[in-house]
Amino acid sequence: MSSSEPAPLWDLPEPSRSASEPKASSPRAGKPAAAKTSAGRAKAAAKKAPSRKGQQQPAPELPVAKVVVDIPLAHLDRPFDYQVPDKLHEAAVPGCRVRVRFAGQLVDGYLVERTDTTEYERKLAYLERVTSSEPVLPASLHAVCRSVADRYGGTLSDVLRLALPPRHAKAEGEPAGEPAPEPDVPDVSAWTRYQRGPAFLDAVADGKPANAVWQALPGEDWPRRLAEAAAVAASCGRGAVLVVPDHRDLTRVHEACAAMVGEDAVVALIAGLGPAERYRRWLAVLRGTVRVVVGTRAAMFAPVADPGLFVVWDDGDDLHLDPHAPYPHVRDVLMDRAHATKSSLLVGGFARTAEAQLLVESGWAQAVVADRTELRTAAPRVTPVGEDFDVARDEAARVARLPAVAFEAARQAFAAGLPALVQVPRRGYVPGLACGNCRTPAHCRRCAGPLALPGGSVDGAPKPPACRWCGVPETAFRCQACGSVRLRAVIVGAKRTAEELGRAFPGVPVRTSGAAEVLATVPGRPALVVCTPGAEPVAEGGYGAALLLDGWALLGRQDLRAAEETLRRWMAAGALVRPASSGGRIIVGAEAGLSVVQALVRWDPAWHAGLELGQRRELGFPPAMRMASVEGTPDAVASVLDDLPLPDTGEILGPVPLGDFDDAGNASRERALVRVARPEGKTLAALLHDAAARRDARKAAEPVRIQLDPLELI
DNA sequence: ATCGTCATTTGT
DNA sequence: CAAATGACGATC
Repeated sequence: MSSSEPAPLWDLPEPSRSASEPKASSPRAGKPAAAKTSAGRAKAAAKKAPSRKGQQQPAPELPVAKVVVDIPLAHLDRPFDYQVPDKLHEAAVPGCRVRVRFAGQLVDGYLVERTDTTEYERKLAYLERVTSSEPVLPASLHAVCRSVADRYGGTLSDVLRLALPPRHAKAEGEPAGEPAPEPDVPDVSAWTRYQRGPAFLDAVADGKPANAVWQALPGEDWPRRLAEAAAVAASCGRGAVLVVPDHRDLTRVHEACAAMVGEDAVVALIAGLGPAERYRRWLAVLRGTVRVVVGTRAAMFAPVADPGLFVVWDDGDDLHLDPHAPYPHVRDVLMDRAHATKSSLLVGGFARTAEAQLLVESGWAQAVVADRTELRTAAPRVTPVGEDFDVARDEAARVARLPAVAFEAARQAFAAGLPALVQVPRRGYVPGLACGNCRTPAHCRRCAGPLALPGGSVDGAPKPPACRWCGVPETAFRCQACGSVRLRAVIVGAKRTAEELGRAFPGVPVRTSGAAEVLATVPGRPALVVCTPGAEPVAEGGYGAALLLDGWALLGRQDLRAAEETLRRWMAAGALVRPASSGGRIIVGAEAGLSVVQALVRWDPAWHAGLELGQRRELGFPPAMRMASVEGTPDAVASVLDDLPLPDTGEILGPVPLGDFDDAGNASRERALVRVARPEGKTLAALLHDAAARRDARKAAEPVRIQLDPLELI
C-alpha cells in the first residue's frame, strides 16, 4: 500500500545504487537559467548518469554560504554553512532566498553571506536551490532583524516572519520602476510654533542624527507636519519611514506625503493588501524606487534605502505592539534603527507616554513642544464635571440625563453651526444593566444615570454596579418599576447612547462612529457625533465642543497605564475641537482634583508623563525598570524560571494564576514577571533566549510565551 | 524528520 | 568479545 506512493524526487537515496536508474538525473536537469540549450544538454550527457548530487562541484569563488534557516527554534537561531554548487554560483547572491536540506528536511532559508571558508569540521551539504536571486535580506535588514531578536530574547526567524512579506513570484518578475526624483525642500515654517522644532528639522536636513519627542498642539494638522519632516529627509536624498497606529491615520499621512514629495516617491505599507500588491510595494521600497514609506506597524521594518528619519505617531496606542513573537514595539524598533543607522527619530503625539518621557529625561531625545503662549491660542476650554453636577433643566436633556454644562456646551456648538463630539465607552467594554425581572433599564439613585458593571475586581470580589455618568457605585439595587432586586446585563453601545442624547437635541442629526463603522470625517455643520475612543472623525473646521463621558470607565481599569491611556484618548478627541478663542469647549466627566484631569485642563501632557514616570520609578515598573513576562502552564513556567540565571538586579514576581481554571480549581495557565534594572535588560533578554533554547532542545511540548516589555502588567 | 554517536543488550 | 539494538542530541 504505502509503496504505491511515489517518493518526491528529493527523497531519492543519495549517492550509490542509482546506476540502475538512468532516468533519475535527467528530469530536473534543465535549469531555465542555463539558457544555452545545446551546450547545457551536451554537458548533462557528458556526466554519466548517477545521481547529480555526487557530481556537484563547489563554486569557483566564495564556495561557502551562510544560511539562516526558517525554523523558529531558539537553539537553531544561528547561521549554518552550506556549499554553493557550481551551478548556483551566479544565482546565490547575499540576501537571496534559498532552499536547503536541514536535518533531512527541505526548508526555506536566507543566504546572508558568501565566504571562502567554514568553521564547520565536517562535510558541508550543498544548497538545494536558489528560490530567487532577489536580495530580500540585505546585510542592513539582517542587522535590524538580528538586533530586534536580541533585544526581545526572540529568534531571528520569528522576526524575519514579521519583517519580510511572503514572496510573490509574479510581482517579483515585474521590472523595478525608476527611482523617484528628489522632492523640493519643503516649507517647514509651521514647525516654528514648537521649541526646537526647526532645530530638529535642520538636523534632519544636515543628515545629523537627532531624536525628538513632539507633542502636537490641539488642532494641529499633524499629518502635514509629519509629511514635512519626511520631505526634509527626502529632499536631501535620504529615506523616511513613518509608522501610524491605524488605517485612518495612514490615509491622512499618505495623502499629505504624496502632496509634499510626489505620488511616486511615497508608498503605503499596510496589512490586508493582498499578497501580490503587498510584495510589490515592499519590493519598491527595497529596490529604492520610493523614498518615503508610510505604514502601520509591520512597516517598522521597511528596508528603505539610506534612511534619514524614522517617525512613530501616537506611540501610546497599543496597536504599535506587534502581537506576534517576539512582540516588538514600533517605538523601540525605530529607536534601534535610528541609532544603528545614525539617523533621526521623531516620536510624536498629542499626549506623551512614560516611555517617551524617559527618552526626554535621559537626554536621549529633545522635547519639541509649544510654549504656553502658543498653547493658549490653540487649546479649547476644558471644564471637568465631577460627581456633583446639575442635571440639565431642559426637559429633553433631563430625559437623556445630561449634565447641564455638557448640554449647554453642545447647544452652543450647534448654535454656532458646528458639530459636537461625544466620546463614550467602547461597546461591550462595559455592559449596561437592566432589571432582571421587568427589564427596565437600571438607573442611578443619585443622578438617574444608567448603571453598568465597571469590570475588574477589588480583593477578589467583582466590583459592584456603578453609574455610567457619575461613577457612584450601587450596592443595593432595587428596580423603580417593579421592585425586583435582580439585575441583568444589556449591551449599551454608542448607538443607544446616541439615540438617548439625540432626543435632547431635536432636529440635530446624530452620527455614530465606532467599531462597526468608523467615519473619517464629518462636515462642519451641527451634528451630534457619538463615537468610541480611537474612532473620532475629524470635523471640517473643528468641533465646537467635545463631551468626554467615558472617563470613569477608562480610569476605573485595573491597569498600570489607565491614567496615561485616559489622557491619551481625551487629548486625541480634544485636539479635534476648536480653540477656546473660537468658542471650543471640552466637558470631561471626571473629578477636577485628579491629576489626569488637571493635565487635560492645562493641556500639559509632558507634566503628566513626568508624574507617571515618577510613579513608575517608585513602584519599580516599566519603563523605569525592564520587565519580562513568562506565561504558560504552571509546570512550563516553573521549568523556565528554574533554569534562568538571574542577573544581579533580577527579581521574580509571581507566578500568579491567569484567568482560566480547570475542574479541580487549579490555574491552567500562570504568568510570572521578571524584573531587572534597565541596564541589565539586554542581559535578561539573552538569558531568556538561552533558557528558551535549552527548552526547545529538550523538545518540551508545552509552549511558553516569553515577552519583554509587555504592555499589560496588572 | 534523519543521521551519527555512544551506551547497552544480545549472541557467540 | 563482536555485532545488534536503542536512546539521545545535533541538525552545516
